[in-house]
This record gives sequence, structure tokens and C-alpha cells, in this order.
Amino acid sequence: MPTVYDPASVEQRIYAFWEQSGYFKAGHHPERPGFSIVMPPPNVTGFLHLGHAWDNTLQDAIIRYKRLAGHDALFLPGTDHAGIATQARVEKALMEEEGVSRHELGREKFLERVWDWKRKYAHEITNQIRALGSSCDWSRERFTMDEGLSRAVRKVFVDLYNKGLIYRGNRIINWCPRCATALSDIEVEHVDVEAKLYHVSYPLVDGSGSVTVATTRPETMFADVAVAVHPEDERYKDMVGKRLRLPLTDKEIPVIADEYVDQEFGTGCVKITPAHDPNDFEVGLRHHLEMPQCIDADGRLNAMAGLFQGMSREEGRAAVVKALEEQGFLKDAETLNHAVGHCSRCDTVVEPFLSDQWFVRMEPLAKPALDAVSRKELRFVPERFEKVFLHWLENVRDWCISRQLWWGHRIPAWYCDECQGITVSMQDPTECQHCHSAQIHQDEDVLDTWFSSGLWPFSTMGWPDETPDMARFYPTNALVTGYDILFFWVARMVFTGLEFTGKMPFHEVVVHGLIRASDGRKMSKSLGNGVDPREVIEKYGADALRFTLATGTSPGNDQRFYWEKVESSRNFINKIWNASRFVLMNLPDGVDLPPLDADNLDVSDRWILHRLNETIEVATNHLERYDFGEAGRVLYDFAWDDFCDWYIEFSKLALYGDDEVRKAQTRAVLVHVLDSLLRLLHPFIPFVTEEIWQSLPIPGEALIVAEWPKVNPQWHAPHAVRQANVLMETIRAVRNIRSELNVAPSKPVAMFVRVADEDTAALFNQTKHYLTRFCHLQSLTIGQAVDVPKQAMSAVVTNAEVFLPLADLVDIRVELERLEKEVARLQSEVDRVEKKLGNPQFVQKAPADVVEAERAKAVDYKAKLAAVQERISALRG
RNA sequence: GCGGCUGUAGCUCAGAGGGAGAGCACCACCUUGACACGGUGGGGGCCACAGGUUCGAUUCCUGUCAGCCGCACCA
Repeated sequence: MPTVYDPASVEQRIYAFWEQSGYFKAGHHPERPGFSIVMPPPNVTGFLHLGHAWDNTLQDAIIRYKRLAGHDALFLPGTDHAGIATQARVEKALMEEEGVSRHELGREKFLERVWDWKRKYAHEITNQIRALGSSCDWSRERFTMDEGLSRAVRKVFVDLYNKGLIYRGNRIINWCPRCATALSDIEVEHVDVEAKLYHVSYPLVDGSGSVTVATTRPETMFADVAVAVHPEDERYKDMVGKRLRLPLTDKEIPVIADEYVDQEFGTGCVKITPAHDPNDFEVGLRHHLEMPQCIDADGRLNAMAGLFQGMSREEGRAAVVKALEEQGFLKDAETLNHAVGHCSRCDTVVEPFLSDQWFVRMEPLAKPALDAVSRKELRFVPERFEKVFLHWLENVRDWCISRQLWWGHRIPAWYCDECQGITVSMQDPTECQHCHSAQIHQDEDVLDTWFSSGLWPFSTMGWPDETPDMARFYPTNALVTGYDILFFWVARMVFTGLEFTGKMPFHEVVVHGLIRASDGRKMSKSLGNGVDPREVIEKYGADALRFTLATGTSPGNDQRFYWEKVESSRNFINKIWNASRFVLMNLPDGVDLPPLDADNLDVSDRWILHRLNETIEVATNHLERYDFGEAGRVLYDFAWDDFCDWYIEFSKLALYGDDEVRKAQTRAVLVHVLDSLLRLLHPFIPFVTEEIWQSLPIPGEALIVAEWPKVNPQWHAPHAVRQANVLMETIRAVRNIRSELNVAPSKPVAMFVRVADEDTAALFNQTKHYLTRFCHLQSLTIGQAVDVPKQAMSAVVTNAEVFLPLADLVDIRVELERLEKEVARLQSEVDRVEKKLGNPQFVQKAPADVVEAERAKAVDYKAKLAAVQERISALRG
């Protein structure tokens, strides 16, 4: 075994071993409880980023833990077609590489190209997931546009349509002129921008005056159909019903009254443009106004804008303002900060646009979801995300699901050229279901990607068929995802799950944060500050990346990526590797490990076994609560501090000694603790733990399918823990003295221990060999009354005082200073504890065990203090 | 406007109603038979601020300040 662990030479081999052995496959153990997670399907737009790696690491850690803990665990992988994103990527590549647009290519040819792209990237993505070590069941891999999943999509569409929960309507939606498609509300990002609020004068037709409207969008004025004022606004009461001339045109529009108008804002007069503003649209409906459009789908002004035809919205605005100003209609332009919707995909300003689209009626679907969440049928980890989730569901509006794209699930609706009727059905129809005409054509549009993603937990299991997987693994247990797609995805799975399966699609939602660059900013392509997980894995190994991502954070919070963190994870893995090397090097070939024998274990053995028990218990509890940070920390500390720094060092005495029974027992303890530790760490760092475990002389075919360690009450040993603590305290005290006096660690010294009682004497006598080795002693004298040379350094430990007579090196003055500092420290501890105990309220009200602990501290500190003080007076003598 | 998160060592972050922690960085020493991706020892913090609850608050509550993030149709 090399002294440095080389992940590159191990990981692929181990992964292939697992995969070929079928360990990832769920369903082998019908007798065990099932446990399932469906992977949030990465988009086939490109390579995975660190966010995916984080998400995947947490899921795989859960799955591996559950598998070890005796579950028939399913981790179901897959990818998402990501309609708009993928189409945009392919279009861009096509344009850059071949100078061809999708329209030039045609729908069918274009889709072939997208499928090529999909195949390539889905392959890359699954390879990346493998490289991360994710133990997913590849035999169940799915893609949102698979035949089966498409059938689920179709069924849901048809059923919702038949229930009246999907409808087609001419309504105002968010339109991205650049993507040339409708967007749902959540695909729009509202960004605060500084704009101008223009005050424009609209003259009365009768010449008796004018009203001044306030608008940020003068370029839409050609589609104005009214000016609204508040019905109770005294200023404009007389105006209601009168007619205005629309500047720059020869159109006449009425003044209407509507409560939507805010009297305080602007001038109190609002121009009403139903086709280009969602609020105006509502006003238009209420007042039965016409809804002309002056901006087309390409985001340019149309013929209605007269001279301004063909201009973009920005050009049009500038030109219109200029014209208004020149003709004296512009009264004012105040600065206004307001939120403007931008396309979350391409950042283009979204145009509220009136068009025929398909919608899902949300209220009847959101209601059951709200009720179920309120009844705690869905638990969020951490809990706070529940509130965010509920708030969104409570305020959700109808969901626009049609997209003017080619890549996606084509809407299963056919229009009749004769009767205009709509036919929606599971099977492609050959005739109109209303008039039976054969002159029908299918809707050109596709469905929002999230429409299919929303079915993921059950469509992947074979729904709508009643498959064995549906019976066994649905509902799934946990859903792990970033808080950024709570609304996009989680909410939709919840209400479709409830509507179509009658069940919550998962019991728990484990929410994690975002991974950020080291300066705290989001990683993004445009900033170029993204880190490629492949690079991290190449340099440090997948285990190091996983450990980094899974630990050092608290649930639900963001994390910054630092190479130093990965390095420290790598170092930890290397530490485990070398500790294992040590254990293996000390196992002669073919050695038989005896069972642990309580009669032949010494203090250090009992101590480490006790600590192992504690670690198993605490780590398991943390994992059960999905608290990976804490579980990882506990394991790290146990592995490094307790096992490596202390136990391995202790074990060397027996291993290098000649007591064969002790030697055998020590080996057995080393192997047992290492074995347990590897199991505990496996969910975090699966590769290195499996690699080592394969070399250990213990039964079992693979760590990945071994058993999770259990607390063994037999090794509960609080007394040994107290003994070991005194031993380590003493060793540290001596090291400290040596270090302060610059005594080389290798230089042998004499040591005197003055103990307080027989028990302590026994304790020191039992651990004599450890003290001698760890403190490099040439002699050791233990007794209740030992003669101590004056020229000695001393240290007080629990129930004992140790002296190192370093005559030539001891400077009494310096030593006194050191002791005085110690007195001060101890005195402040004593004061603090005494103050507490002196407070009758404390003694009365605090829990008995707390009071007891404080009393014990008082005794200990006082004894130590007295000893140090005595030592000082002796030195001063 | 409503909601949430964060504020702890130089940096990045854990933590918990009862003695301030880790990693990295820093200082000193150590090539000790697993490991220099290591070992030993050490320095460094009014736990943002102000109130309140409590026997006891860095931890719980309220407010303030600072940073961040969601949601919201203010033309």
C-alpha cells in the first residue's frame, strides 16, 4: 500500500465492481423495508455543476446509509429534457457552427439534432454521476421524454382537461420576445430598475381641457383603449364618461372609473392598455373593452403604431417620448424605481402579451396540497421552508403550460378546421370529436418542462400502470433539492401526486442551499467563476469532493466553495488511508483475530470501544435527521483525534511488545474499530472506505452491502473513560512542560507523581507503560508521599501532581510565573463555580445533575488550585 | 410592502440554556518503526448592538444596525 492514497487508481474500479455486482439495484430484498429517492433529473443542457454534485452527494449519502441500515434502497436516476433551455442551447450551437436557424432546418430535422444533443449530454451526465460515486439503480434510469413518461404526461393532460382543470384561453401571459415563447410566472425574474414615469397629457375631445396620465410605457399608448381614474377621486369625477383624443393618433378613448387606480400614485390617471399590461387586462375584462395589440410577438411595434412601426420597444419608447415632447403632450418625467420582469433564461425584458395559451387551473389543485402540508403529511428539513412553500401555494395563480417551442411534449389537442372544436385524447384522433370532420390539426406547441418534471416521482415508477415499483417504492421517502426549485418543482410534484395518486409523492423534503464561489457570489457562466466538479474529482478524488460538500455546513444554508476545504477533506481521507495501512501492516498474513475478550482489554481498549459506541449513537442520530454536517464532524473527530492520535499510538505498546494475548486483542480492537469506522464513513466517502474494507480480514463481500454498526452495551465503560482522560491529561501536561522548556521530546526524563489516593495510585500504576513511552521517561515514581526535588517543573492533573526534575533547565523564576498564571486560571474557574453554587436559586432550580456536575468541578478545581499554591510556596520556601 | 436567512478567531464556518469550537492561516519544536496530505505544543474571540425571559443567555424572545435571499400587478 502506498503512503499516499490515489483516488484515480481506485474509484473507477470500485464503481465498476459495485455496479457489476448489482449492488445498486433495488428490489433484491423484498423482506426488508423499502426506501426510495428519485434523483432530481439534471437538465440535458450541458455538464453538471457543483450544485448537482452537492445534491447528488446528499442523496447518495442517505441511500448508502439506509442500505447499510437494512433497507431495500432505491436511488432512481434520470435526466430532464429541459425544453426551453435545451432548445436554446442547440439553436445557439447550430447558429454558431453551421449558421443555420431552426426554422431553416425545419421542425423534424431540428428535433433530430436536439435528440443528438440529448444523447451526448445525457451520457456525459450519467458518467459524471458515476464518477461521483452515486449508487443509483441504472436499470431504472429515466428521461422525461421516454415513451412511458410521455404517456404519463398525456394522461395527466387529458384527465385534467376532462375535469376542466386545464383550459385554453386568450389571456395575458409573460412573453419573452427573444425566446419567442410564453413563460410561466415563476420563469420571470423581477428586477428593480430605475425608470421614468412619464406624465402625458390626453386632451378631451370637446376641447374643454385634458387629463394627464402617468405611464412608464408610453410606447404602448397606441393600444390604449381608455383612461381610468378612481371612482371616488374628486379631481376627476366630472371627467368620467368623457372622451379623450389619444395623442399622436386620431383615436378617441373614454375616461372610465375603476377602483384599481391608486389615487396617490402618479397623477391618479392610468392609461388602460389591456393587451400589454396584466392589470389593464383585468380592467379591460371588467369594462368590456377592446384589446388591440400594438406590439407583436417579436417585440416590435406594429402597424397600429403608425410611424413607429418596426421599432423595438426601447426604440419606440424613445421615439414616442420625443414626439410627445415635440407636440407638447409631455408634461413631466419623474424618476421611478420599479420591478420589471425579465426572462429568467435570457434576461430579456418580458412583454405582457395577450395570446391563446393553455392553463392549469390552480386553485382546486393547490387546496388539497395546502391542506396536506398543513396536516404535516409533508415534512420540510429544515422546517422553515414549509412557510415559504405554503405562502406560495396560497397565492398561486393559474399556470400557463403552453410553450411556443419544438422540443418537448407536444400538446395533445387537435383543432377542427370546420367547427373549430377542440379534441383532446389519449390516442391521436383521426377526426373531430364534435363534428367528426377529418380536417383537424394538432396544436403546434409543447408543454412547459415542469409539467413533466412534476410527475417525476410516479411517472418514473411506471404510472399510470400499477407496476410493482409503484407498489413498493411509491410514495418515495425523501426528496433532496435546493431551495431554488421549491416552487418550480416540489410544489408541482405535490399537487400532481395528490391529484393523480392520492398520495404525497414523498414524506420529507430535504432542502439544501446553493453552492457559491469563494467570494460569496453565485457561480455562473457569465461571471466565469464556476468550478467544474470533474476538475475537483480529477485533482482530489470524488470522496474528497463529497466530504467537502456534505460537511461543514448547516442544513438549508448556502456554502462557499474553497479549494482549501477540498484539500482538507483529501487530507482526512489520506489520514484514514494511513491509519488503515497501520492496522493492516500489523496483521500478519493469515492471522486469526480472536473475539474481543473483556478480561484482556486494557484501559485504552475499553476507552476507544466506549467512544466508538458514543460515536455510533450520535452519528446515527444526526444521519436520521439528515444533519450531515454534524454527523461528518463527529466522525471526523472520532477518526482523527480518538482513533488516530490516541488509540493507534496506545496500541503500539502492545503490538511491539511480547504479550501475545494482548497483541492479539489489540489487533482485534484495531480491526473492529476500523471496520466500524469505515462503515460509518461509507455514506460520505464510499470509494476509499470500500477499497480499505476489501483488504480487512473480516467476513462480508462488500462494504456497500454490509451492516450499519450498532451500539454494543457490553463496551459501555465510563470508568475506563475517566482513567483514559487522566492519562491523556497527564501526557499533555508533560508535553507542555517539555515544550516550554525546549526539552527535546526524545530526551528521557524522570517523573514523580504524587497521587491523592489509592485509586489514583492504581490508575497511574496501570498506565505506567503508556506514561513511560508517551512522556519518554527514564524513571517513574508514583506515591502518595514522594520526595520531590526542588528544581522541578510541575503540573496538576485530576487527583495528582506530576513533577519533572529538570534541574539544569529549570529557572525557578520562570516556573513561578507559569504557576502563577495557572493559579489565576484555576482561581477564576473556582470563583465562577463557587458563585453558582453560592446562589440558592441555582441550587434549588437548576436540574440536579447540573448542580452535581458543578459540585464535582468545584472539588476538582479547588484541589488543583491548592496543589499549585502549595507548589508555589514550596518553591519560594 | 410581506416573509426568511446571516452576523462567533485573520479567512471559511460549526455549535449549544450551565466550562467559547473546527478547518485553513499564524508562531515554535519534531525526518518518533501509518501518515510532512504528518506529529507535538502555542498565540488569537465582550459569540454585531440594546433591552427582556431565566437561578443562569453567546444560545430563547423583542427591537436596532449591517449584509444577503425569496415573494408582491403599484401604472
